[in-house]
Amino acid sequence: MNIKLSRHQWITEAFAVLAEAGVDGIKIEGLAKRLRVTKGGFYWHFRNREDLLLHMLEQWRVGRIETIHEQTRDEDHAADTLKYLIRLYTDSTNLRGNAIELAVRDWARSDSRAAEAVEAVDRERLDCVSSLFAQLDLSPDDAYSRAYLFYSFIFGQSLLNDDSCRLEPKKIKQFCTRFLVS
Amino acid sequence: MNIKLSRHQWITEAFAVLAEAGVDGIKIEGLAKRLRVTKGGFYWHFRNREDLLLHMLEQWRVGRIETIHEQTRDEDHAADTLKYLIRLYTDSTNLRGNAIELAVRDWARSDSRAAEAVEAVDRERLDCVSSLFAQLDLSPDDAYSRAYLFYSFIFGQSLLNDDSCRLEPKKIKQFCTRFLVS
DNA sequence: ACATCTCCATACGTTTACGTATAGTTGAGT
DNA sequence: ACTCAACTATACGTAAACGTATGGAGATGT
Repeated sequence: MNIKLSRHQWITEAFAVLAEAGVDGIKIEGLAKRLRVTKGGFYWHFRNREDLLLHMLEQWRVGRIETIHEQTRDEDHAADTLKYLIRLYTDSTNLRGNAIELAVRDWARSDSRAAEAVEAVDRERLDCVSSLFAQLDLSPDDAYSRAYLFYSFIFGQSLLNDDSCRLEPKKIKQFCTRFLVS
Repeated sequence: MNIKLSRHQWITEAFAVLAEAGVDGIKIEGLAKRLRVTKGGFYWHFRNREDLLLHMLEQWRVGRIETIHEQTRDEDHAADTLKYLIRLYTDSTNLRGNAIELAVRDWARSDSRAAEAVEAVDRERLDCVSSLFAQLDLSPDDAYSRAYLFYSFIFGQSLLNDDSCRLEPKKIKQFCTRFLVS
């Protein structure tokens, strides 16, 4: 019996592999095996591997931009929103999300289209978060710089393994939150 | 005429490729081509590809640990040293260094030995930098947390493309430096 | 019942990369 | 000049992965 898969299921599985092994880990036959089919179906949905990657990139771009808009809509409680965002992105339940984020950025280092997507997303995120910081009585430039530091922390933190720390990660993150949002 | 290469030259070239294309970009025949020889010589110096990678990892580990010790030796001018470190790592002339750093971290996500090396290096770095912060009248825990934030910034900043910023990168980095070291 | 659309299986050709085997070349010491 | 160690060239076998071609199975509408 044949299992029919949608284009979307291929993309979803590809994101799973992206998180686990990076772009270079995305192999068509590998995906097919995970989905319990052969690669015949893949070439029905996509022209080739490149085609899949471009669709992933586009989905990532719009998804991330949509998400940040939703997450920063409430400008009346800027400080709380910022703290919430930090908790969200530094949480250990977000490992998969962080992995995808890093994998896409790694991809961007050797692919101009990925770099473009990352740039667009970062631009949007910096804008959204800086306008939150602007609610905390900061000058526009300071707010923007603080947003930059905010995101550097978010990304950088995901590169630092908790096991490298001599202090409880929880304590460290509380400190960083207080330090960044105040 | 034959060009004789040392083991070290192969490793050096491999680091160049690592910076440009990540671990998966390191191909033996590719290296040989860049070095203007064939792969015959590679297998004289290394048992196999894995062997090369392990040697690279080891060189990276000891090199990075040595470097951070040198860079943080002067504890009498902690604030200046910290500012200097930020300038060093956020400088646009350090793109290659950042690329290697990120590539190794990416590698660590799917290789336990790489993860081990990264962990050891991070541990050392956090210790060194936190003892600098401790000179600035911070409690041990606060100093350690600040060191964590410091490195998160360093790493995170290397993930954010300058082109994504609406403000001059120079200004932003000045702000971050003041904010982190004070 | 039949046609059609959607998706999958299979077989094939090609490229790329790994690793091995073996012969050859070069330079330094004697 | 001879030898040996250090290194390289070349040729080969194998595996993984891409992409193509073609046939077929299942569901759906008429």
